[in-house]
Amino acid sequence: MSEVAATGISVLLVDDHPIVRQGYRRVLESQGDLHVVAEADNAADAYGAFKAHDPDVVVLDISMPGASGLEAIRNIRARSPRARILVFTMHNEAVLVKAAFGAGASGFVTKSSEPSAVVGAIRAVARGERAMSDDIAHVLAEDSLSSGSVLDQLGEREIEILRQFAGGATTEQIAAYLNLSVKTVQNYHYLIKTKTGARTDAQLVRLAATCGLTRI
Amino acid sequence: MSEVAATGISVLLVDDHPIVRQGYRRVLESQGDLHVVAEADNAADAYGAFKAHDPDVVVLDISMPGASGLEAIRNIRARSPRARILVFTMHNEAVLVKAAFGAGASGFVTKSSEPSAVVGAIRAVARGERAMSDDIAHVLAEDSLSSGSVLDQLGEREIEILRQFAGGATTEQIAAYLNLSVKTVQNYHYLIKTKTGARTDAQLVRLAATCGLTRI
DNA sequence: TGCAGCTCGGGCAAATTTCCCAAGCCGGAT
DNA sequence: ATCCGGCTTGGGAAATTTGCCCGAGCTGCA
Repeated sequence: MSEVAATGISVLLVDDHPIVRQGYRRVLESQGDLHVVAEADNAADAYGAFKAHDPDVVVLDISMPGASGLEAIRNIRARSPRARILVFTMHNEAVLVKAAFGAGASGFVTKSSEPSAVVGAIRAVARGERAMSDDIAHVLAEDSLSSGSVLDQLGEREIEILRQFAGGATTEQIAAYLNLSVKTVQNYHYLIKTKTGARTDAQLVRLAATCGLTRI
Repeated sequence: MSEVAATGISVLLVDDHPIVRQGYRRVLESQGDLHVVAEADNAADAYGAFKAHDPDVVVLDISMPGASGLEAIRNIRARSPRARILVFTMHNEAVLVKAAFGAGASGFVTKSSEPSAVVGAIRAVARGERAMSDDIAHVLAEDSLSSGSVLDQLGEREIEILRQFAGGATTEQIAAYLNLSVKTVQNYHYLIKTKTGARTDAQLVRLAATCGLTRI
């Protein structure tokens, strides 16, 4: 089993959409050198699957119910520093990308990338290199020039909650989704408003939209 | 080439994520009776691809950059009323679902559905039936309590107040601006929410934005 | 070791939201 | 003419949320 590296790259797929996982699995396995050895549909299960299968690369979507995907990254990296994690998501906000790399990700690829680019990123990550898709590089480049966004003053959790909220989720839904008490979500809501200076929920939504946190 | 229908179901895949398309393609083709005859990565190209390949079913994600997926549905249906379109997306808001069916979709399935459910929906749609995943049925059922076509049901005053609110104005500001009591504005706020089915201020803002009531 | 910052939640008064209701007005139907 | 229905305007009261303060655990950093 430990000879997998000699015959190819073993992959753990983490995504909450079953059909998406199945699709990726087929795409990756058609490559010959990539083998999906396990799947997980939430962050909590991700580490268990990682431990059980010791894959060369973890490919995961960070937007999942339950614990945050960033949490999963930290979780895995904390116990297995040699783990290679490739974030694969539809989001392309600079804050998220930086948070992911900060949490220990080795790569960040958006779903709008060409399959060949994704596969290339997996191989690069497996070799221990850092990888990111062109659009992500572009976003990071833009961001590095113009710092000082309102989002910079917000913590990771605050941004996550703001995203959910601006997306139209109720306090209860957010609390359930993130496994927090309603009270905590309310407090974050308030905190975010004071930090950003928004007096109204509507202003908050507009703010989130202009920062690219949510699309309307 | 025109005998595809006799040997199975031809499918046009429309999704802006290349690897997602490729994944779906493999999942569908593994079914034996489903054949992906074309792909498109945006709403604008969808009709061209439809015309060129005349697929039995169009499977498309409505959340795409550029022209709306709803636009694509209308586009196709306007010129080819016999087209069968299955919306396949991660969104599950009632407004979207109703808009999709209103635009002429034959089915609506979320990406969190089991692959078997998705495949079943494609077959059902190909047979001319209407199809939707369980979660969508649930969302619509909830929503059917307060049906209606979103903005048309609002009066002049309600629309004016919604515009102000979505623009970021506070209740007091609106009341002062329109020479109304705060209480009246609050009541309108509530009325608008119930009429539109928005459960959250954020949803209200998004609604106003999508209706062109406010710019962000 | 200690400080700073993030995360998480309790508490509590003040404010807002949620509904229910009433009244005036106006246009259209009877 | 009259009545019905919908829009506009607001009161009232209960239920929730907000605004703000607080403490505790944790992590990173000096």
